[in-house]
Amino acid sequence: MATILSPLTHPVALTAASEAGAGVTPAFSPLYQQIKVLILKSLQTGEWKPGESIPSEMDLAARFRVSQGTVRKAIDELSAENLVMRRQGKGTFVATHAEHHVQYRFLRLMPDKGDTSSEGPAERRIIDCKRQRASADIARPLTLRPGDAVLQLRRVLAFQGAPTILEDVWLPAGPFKGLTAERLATYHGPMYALFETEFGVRMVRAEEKIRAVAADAAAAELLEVPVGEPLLSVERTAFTYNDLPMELRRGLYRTDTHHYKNELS
Amino acid sequence: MATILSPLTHPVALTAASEAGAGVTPAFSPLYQQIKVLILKSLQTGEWKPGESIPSEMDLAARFRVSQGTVRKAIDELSAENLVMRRQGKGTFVATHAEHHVQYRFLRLMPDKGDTSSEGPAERRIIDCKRQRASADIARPLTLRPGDAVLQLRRVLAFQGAPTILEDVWLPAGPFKGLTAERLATYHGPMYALFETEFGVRMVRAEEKIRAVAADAAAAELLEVPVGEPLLSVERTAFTYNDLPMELRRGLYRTDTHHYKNELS
DNA sequence: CAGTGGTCTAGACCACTGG
DNA sequence: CAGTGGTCTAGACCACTGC
Repeated sequence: MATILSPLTHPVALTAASEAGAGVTPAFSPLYQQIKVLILKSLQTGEWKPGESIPSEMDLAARFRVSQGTVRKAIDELSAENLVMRRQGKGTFVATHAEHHVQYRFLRLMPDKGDTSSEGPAERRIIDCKRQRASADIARPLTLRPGDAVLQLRRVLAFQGAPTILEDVWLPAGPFKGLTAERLATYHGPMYALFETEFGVRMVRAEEKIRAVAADAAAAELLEVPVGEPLLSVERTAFTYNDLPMELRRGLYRTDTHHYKNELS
Repeated sequence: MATILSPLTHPVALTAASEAGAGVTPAFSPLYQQIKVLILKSLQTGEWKPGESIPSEMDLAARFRVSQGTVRKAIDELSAENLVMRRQGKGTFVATHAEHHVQYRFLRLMPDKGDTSSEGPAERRIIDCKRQRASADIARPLTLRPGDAVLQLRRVLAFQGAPTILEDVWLPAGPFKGLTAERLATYHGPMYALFETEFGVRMVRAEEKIRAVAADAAAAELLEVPVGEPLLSVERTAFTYNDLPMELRRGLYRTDTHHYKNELS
């Protein structure tokens, strides 16, 4: 049907696992999982960039020498993980943080009344942006060594004039070389969108640890609350492909007018 | 192949939508979605009970007069929503809160060190259990009218001797008629498991709103912290089938030794 | 070994998008 | 209208479980 493309990239079905070592793991991997890994690699290497479309299912099926159904199942999983987005009749697109309707994809803070859209865009104020050496505390979640160079950024987000979020962000200095307070201030759009376009770093997944803490003097001033006021502490580690941590973020949220929303199933 | 069962329950493929009214919605529903609804109905009515296996894919395919692949896709979605659980070689089982390895499925509080299992089971202390009339605050999330009868339950959960969670639970009195403090105290296992077995109410999904608050006198005493201590306020609405709210729960969590864990993607 | 869920294929047709 | 993703089928075979 379709002509054969990229003869070197097609997978070999392996029913038998590697038998090296004392491996007790069967390690059977179905074809569609292997295809998924191959597509993932192309996403990682930037063969298809955020926002762009990837080849059609038929094209990929031809390229990998498998049926359309198998490619489909691979893409199903990538779609479920929000790595790609399908649009019927148009194609499959690499997910991005830059689209308007998925902005602040990782932000779970909602206004108590109305929804995010009724609130308008957040006003952002950069407090600080400096290069420094990572303490052990910061280095570990980023899988760096203490003393490695990191960028630290502090900012306040306000909604309708009310300062609501105080965030400290730590980034490994290497991948984010050249990031400045100025660039951040002049950029309109989510921070993760800037990371994509300027540094080629796609945040794919994140983990958050949430606690209740009392506002210290610095936080109290910036968030305009009394010292000791309870605040939501949100510590986020964000990962790019391959579970590689690329950002550590410590946020303090005011929850007198907003709440953190979570869905369980 | 298989003989035809339940001739009355097979769906009619409807490509054309209902055209009544000013309906602008195409309302096209694929076959597998219709099958999913039918399976859902059987789950709801209790044709298959929590923990039991449902008929095999082949049997369901015969019953609904569709191919195995179509049934499979319907079950795929139910499985993704945690309504059923598949086990290769064994069958598909109705999900339950009673299994050991999925206990406390909705509890996101984790110890800072170690994991949930290293901590051992929670010690539970029932403070109070009474029948009363719902205030507007309580009635609305449960879609009751103010003044309707509800059961209120207050309890403390402790981990390794340290009181950590103070919870107030409100339940509609109707479906939970007969629930007593004594029954709760003598039951060993998750509360939601008791709801399943004794009252036939399966919690399927929940929403949580999280805030930071200061401990009041009552909470401070029960959780053994100073008055004013920041606590995590977790307000949960839990739903059974059909998005019917069946429980309102307001928890106060100590987060000095534990944290609320969330995964974003 | 039979029965279950899980994978894979090939082909047909449908719904949606854009030129 | 051609091209895309979405649905559905029928049949083959594989991996896993328990008897």
